[in-house]
Amino acid sequence: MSSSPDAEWPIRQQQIFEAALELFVEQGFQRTTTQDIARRAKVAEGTIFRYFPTKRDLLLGIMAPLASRFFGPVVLRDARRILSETTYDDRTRLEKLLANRLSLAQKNLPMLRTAIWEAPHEPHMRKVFQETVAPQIVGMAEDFMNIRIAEGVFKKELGERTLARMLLSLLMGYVFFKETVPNMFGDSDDQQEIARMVELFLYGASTGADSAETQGKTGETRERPQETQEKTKGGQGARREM
Amino acid sequence: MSSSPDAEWPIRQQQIFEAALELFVEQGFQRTTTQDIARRAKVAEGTIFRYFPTKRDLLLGIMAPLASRFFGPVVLRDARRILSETTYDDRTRLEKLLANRLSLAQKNLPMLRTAIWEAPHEPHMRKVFQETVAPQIVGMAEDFMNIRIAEGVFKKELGERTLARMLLSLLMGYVFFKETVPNMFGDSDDQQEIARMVELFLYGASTGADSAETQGKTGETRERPQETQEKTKGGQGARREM
Amino acid sequence: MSSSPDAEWPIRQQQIFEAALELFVEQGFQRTTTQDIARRAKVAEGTIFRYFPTKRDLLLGIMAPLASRFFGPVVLRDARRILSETTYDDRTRLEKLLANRLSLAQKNLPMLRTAIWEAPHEPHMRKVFQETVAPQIVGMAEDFMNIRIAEGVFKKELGERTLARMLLSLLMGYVFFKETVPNMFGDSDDQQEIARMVELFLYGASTGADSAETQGKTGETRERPQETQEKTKGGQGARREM
Amino acid sequence: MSSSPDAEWPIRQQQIFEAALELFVEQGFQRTTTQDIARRAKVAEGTIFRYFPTKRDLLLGIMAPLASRFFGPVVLRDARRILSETTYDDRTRLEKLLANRLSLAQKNLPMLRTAIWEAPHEPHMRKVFQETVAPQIVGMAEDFMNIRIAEGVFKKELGERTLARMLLSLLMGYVFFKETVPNMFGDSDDQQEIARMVELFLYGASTGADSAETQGKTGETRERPQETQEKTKGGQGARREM
DNA sequence: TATGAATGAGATTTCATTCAT
DNA sequence: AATGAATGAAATCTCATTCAT
Repeated sequence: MSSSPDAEWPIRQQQIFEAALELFVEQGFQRTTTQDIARRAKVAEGTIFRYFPTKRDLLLGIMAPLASRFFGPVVLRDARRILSETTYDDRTRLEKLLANRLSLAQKNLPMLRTAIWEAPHEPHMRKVFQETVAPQIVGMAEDFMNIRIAEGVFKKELGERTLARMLLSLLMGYVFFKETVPNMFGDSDDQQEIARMVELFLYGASTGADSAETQGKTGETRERPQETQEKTKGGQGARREM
Repeated sequence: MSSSPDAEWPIRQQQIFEAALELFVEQGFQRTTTQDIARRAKVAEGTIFRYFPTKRDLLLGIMAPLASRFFGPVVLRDARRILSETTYDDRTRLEKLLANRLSLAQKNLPMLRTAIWEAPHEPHMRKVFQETVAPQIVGMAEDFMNIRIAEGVFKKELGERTLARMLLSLLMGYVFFKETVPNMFGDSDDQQEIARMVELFLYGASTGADSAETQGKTGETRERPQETQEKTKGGQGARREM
Repeated sequence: MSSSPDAEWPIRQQQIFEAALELFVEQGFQRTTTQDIARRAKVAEGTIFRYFPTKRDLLLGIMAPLASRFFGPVVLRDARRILSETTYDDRTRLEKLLANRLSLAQKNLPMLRTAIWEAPHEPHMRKVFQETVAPQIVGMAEDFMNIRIAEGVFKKELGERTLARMLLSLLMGYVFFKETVPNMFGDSDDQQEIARMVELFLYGASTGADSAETQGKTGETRERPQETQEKTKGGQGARREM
Repeated sequence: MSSSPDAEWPIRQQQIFEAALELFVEQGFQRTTTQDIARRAKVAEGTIFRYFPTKRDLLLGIMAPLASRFFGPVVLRDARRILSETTYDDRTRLEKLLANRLSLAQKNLPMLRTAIWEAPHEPHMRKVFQETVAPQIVGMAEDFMNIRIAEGVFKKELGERTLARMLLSLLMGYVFFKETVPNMFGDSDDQQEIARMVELFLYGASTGADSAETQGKTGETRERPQETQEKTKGGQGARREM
């Protein structure tokens, strides 16, 4: 899967799109002039408008491939399959999911960055993002969380939506810091970091060494899930380091 | 603490700045015209340039107050104090920290959003962000993580930088989703969500019910904490609310 | 009544409008560039757009003053008054009307020409022209014709609408030829030509010398007036040539 | 006689020309793009330029056929023949002339409209129009008027040029109103309207019922044609419907 | 000090024309 | 001969900035 938006597009259109995308990432949409794009794509300025009637269409051209690559039936089924492979444990499944999403994200980073960065100020993107992209991706994660909560494996009191959000936050934060502060996070080892995110997500930062008295007040809505948990042998409390 | 950048500024300048900030949030910096700003601030267009020689200066005017409010000595000391109050347990301290940062973030949301959103394409902002803001904020969290790791309370294998990043990711993700997909996360209860983030950060999503065999491969550096955990009695049940 | 479209307009706006109008007459709307207009009006190109958001608005700016000047209540009342002054005979009234309209037309010639010339291809103008301008002006003339027909003074078989159209055709044709073929009609004497148009309109070109057998078949609706004529003694039939 | 400009042209060229002409009528010359023309003619854009080196040549291509069709020796001779057929009375001859010109005009309406509409702003067309077309057509009518004036049949004081102009004005006005305000004049009956124009041209709108005292001041050159009329009993008044 | 009209450089967009296939 | 993609000059329009009042 190349980063070109549509393998069926004419070469010129691809050139232009790639050039635009590069520049949008470097400078943002508004700061990029059609002259910039023409120069980078090595075409005449007028040629741009043969393929993208307005400059804005170049931007919107990002959403379609993004949507299909991230949330197309194939990809979503893929994600669901990973999450439902009960032969693997949670850790493995989550690591696979994150690795899969991360590689997807990295392959499409220019489009993703542009889409996320322009979304707040580009009504169409905002709409697609709010109404299609976010619900789908969050929804998929929620489904998984729901199942694990029902099975008593994940804490009911964290809520499936919050769990979904937090998992995504970890992944997005990873990409964000790596991209935005490369001097601090630029050389992270993806595999290791994925393992760490999953470890934190599943079992937290705490070794357990110091935690007995400090646990137990996750908001007002807490429904005493601990009762169930109390029955559990080998519960989280066991996870102490020494 | 008002959201005006500098109490010493003349009223006119503050009006203009506030108006600009609002518009930068709504439309982005580039899409906002000086005419928009003048209208919103109810001043003449020319007046803007008496206080901010160029439009860009309006944008840069965000960085100074941001830096002082988030990373000024007072505020940083504040954060350090919270984290070092050993009379409280980790949960309480982290909740206080997140609550404090969240309220700070929410009070300064317009500036923060603008700074973060424009940073990638505004060299000066990028520089300040990479060289000052991020290191300070991450550094502070790192310090705390380091101490807790040294004390054996936090898992050494997660790394202090990664821990810092993940804590920040959870908070940033929370703000991001709330802001970006209000239809899904708009009515979150801040306090509850903070509690949940801290719960996840400290102890993870897992109840422990299903976890014995699923743990144990947090990257290559993993030091088998799980073995210890299995021995533990009580488990998560101990972490109850009151 | 000056040719400026609106005495209330700022000077700059008037300059621009006048310049545009001149150029529209000389070159047509499409051939006139905003640069041309700026140069002629001696303003910067950008200034045009402060007063007329788009170039097309300059064109549409023509319709409002035209409508009010030609078909505003005052002017229409004026025309109706002239036509209904029964102290004058038809010739005098028509001459006064034509003179009045002609002077009006000549004062507003640039706007009129532009409006008429652009109307077929400018949907808004076309609409105003078809739905407002033409019906009003034709309607007014029709009213007069109707009255005179009812009084038996004008030939019923010519129809009020046709009479109105023909009167207007004579006047428009006069202006058209004078403007378009100045080498043939440029130095016409307006007063004399008005008198001639009215003479023709009322009594035709014929001296009567040759007409008896030539009259009487104005279309199929004609009800054999010629029979009557034949009976007439000394009637028009007497005006024969030989 | 088809509306194609030259039967000798290759089919492709004719297609292109017809398409261009249609579009010039609908949108005007400037507003019509070569792309429009190519689409309508169902040829490639480049093909246009094989037959018409520039877009302007498409416009100028209108003049030659127009000139030959309206003012070519054959056609002019035709018109002169009609006017000089002394076996017919004036009414018949004028009706035949107008009917002939009108049908000619209607057959060539697209070219005619375009020519007239673009003439003021297209130097070459303007020149041809002023120096060839108008003089020829006006001249021919003038010749006829001159003869009839000399014969005492048409009023000398109206002047041959003015008479010619007024006859043409009536015809042009008819076409103009029918085309421009179809909601008012669209369904006119050509034959009837021609009869009415000729009736008005020869004998005027007046029935004569009210006319004795109202006639008599057609400019300074007036030679009292009214005297004849005054003698008339019944006169034109006889031509009334009831 | 404040104003807001005026500016003009620069952005986007159009379209007649060319040219490789 | 025909095509239609590519061109780039020229058009319309935007907007940060200046400046006379």
